[in-house]
Amino acid sequence: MKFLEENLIDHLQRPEFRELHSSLRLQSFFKGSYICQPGLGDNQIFIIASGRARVYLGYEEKEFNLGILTKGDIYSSHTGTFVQALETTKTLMTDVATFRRKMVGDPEVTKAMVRVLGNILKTSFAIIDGLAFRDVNSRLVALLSNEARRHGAELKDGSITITIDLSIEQIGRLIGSTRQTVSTLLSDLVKAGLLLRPERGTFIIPDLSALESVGGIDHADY
Amino acid sequence: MKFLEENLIDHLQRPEFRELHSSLRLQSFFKGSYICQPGLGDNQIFIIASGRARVYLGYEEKEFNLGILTKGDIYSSHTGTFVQALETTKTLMTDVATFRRKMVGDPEVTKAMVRVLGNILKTSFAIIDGLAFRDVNSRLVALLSNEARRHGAELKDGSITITIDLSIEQIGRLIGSTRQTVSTLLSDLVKAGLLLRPERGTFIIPDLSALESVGGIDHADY
DNA sequence: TCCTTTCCGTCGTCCAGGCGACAGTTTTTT
DNA sequence: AAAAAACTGTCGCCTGGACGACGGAAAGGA
Repeated sequence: MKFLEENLIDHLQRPEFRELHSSLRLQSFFKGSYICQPGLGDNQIFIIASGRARVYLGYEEKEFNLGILTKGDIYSSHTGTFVQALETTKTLMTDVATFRRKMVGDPEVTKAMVRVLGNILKTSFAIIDGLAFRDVNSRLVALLSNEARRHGAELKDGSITITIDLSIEQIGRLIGSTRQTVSTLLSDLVKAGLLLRPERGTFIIPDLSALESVGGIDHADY
Repeated sequence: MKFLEENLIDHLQRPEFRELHSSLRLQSFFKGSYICQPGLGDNQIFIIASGRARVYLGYEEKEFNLGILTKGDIYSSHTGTFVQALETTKTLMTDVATFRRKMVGDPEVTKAMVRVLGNILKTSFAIIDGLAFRDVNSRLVALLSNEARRHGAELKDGSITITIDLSIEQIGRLIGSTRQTVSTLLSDLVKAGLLLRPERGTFIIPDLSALESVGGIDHADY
């Protein structure tokens, strides 16, 4: 779903957008603060100028990550999702009316939207898949496997070290389960020799494909 | 997410698209046949020229409706979803390479994509919500309530009649459950006086809001 | 009209996994 | 370094709901 090479922010920087750019409001968010929350605020469209923000679907006790917005991504606040700044993040905000009037026709803008929506949609499908067809164990394994493939550090012996800076409880939320269950399942994986936990927050996976084969990962993203 | 009034098909009819239009392959599908299935075929982009098609996520035994494509909607076959013609449906097909070369820059095209993706995404969120936070009963009630609000016929006494031309088994699939459970739950609703079933396939809801309050519907779509 | 097929309701069984409880451990605060 | 707070592992209980089985009801053929 990546159609865009040029960055939307750079695109908007060009002289012909001077006037448009001026109708965008620059707004900063500190790490951890919310750019939008469902039900709050009034239907803004925003573009990430710098920083990173996490988009997630959240309810009482669970939350599902949908993706990360980075520079040049465009998103709307009336999607029923939370958007939380992962670091200091600057956005260009505008209201929907202005957006429709001035920006909808711009192919760079719509291309950015398609890219963002496509990514989030893909993640949503994976979440639905996980919830409807996989058990908790397999969702947990999927989470580990993904983390390993994306941010894992491979040692010489082929094992992969990953750092997950989350409590067990937070992991539970991420996969739609609970602290207790996740704790038990992790112990099981350790007992089965598929995982090591030298210290809190770090995991070592001796054999990734062995881990993945438990819980039948095809290898789809999660 | 509706930004587009003009129809994409009309748009492409215009003379300046003569050349582009010629690189699109017209293809017809009979009712019930598949325009695309996950894993099959090779990454086509298509536009619905006429007819209607159902997009759904499906695995072994369950399927989740994501939306209906109608004239002017554009979609891609590599999304991991099923697209099935609900009636005789004509599509304009092209491969991704051509699409990127000739169509990605067209704002009407990207606007159509944003519209379709936005709708499907919204539905996906509702499905995730249902699966993660609601029990089967509440998903069933949500299905009935939606059908009532969308296609229900209201009688003078305020009760609403809906026709669902699906077997109990199919309803079960739609909400990610089973025949037996749905059957039991429907009986329970009847016993509770919230539902009447004069004959197969038709339901009467004497008091929609009473029904909805069982299973805590806010009133979100499903 | 009888026969076959598909559909539907209901009961019993079983299990994944949520949840409370509690003890042990690590981290933070003062 | 002591106390408080937060995190973790484990056990046991309990429930929602999947699934098989089976008999009855509709619908469709021939």
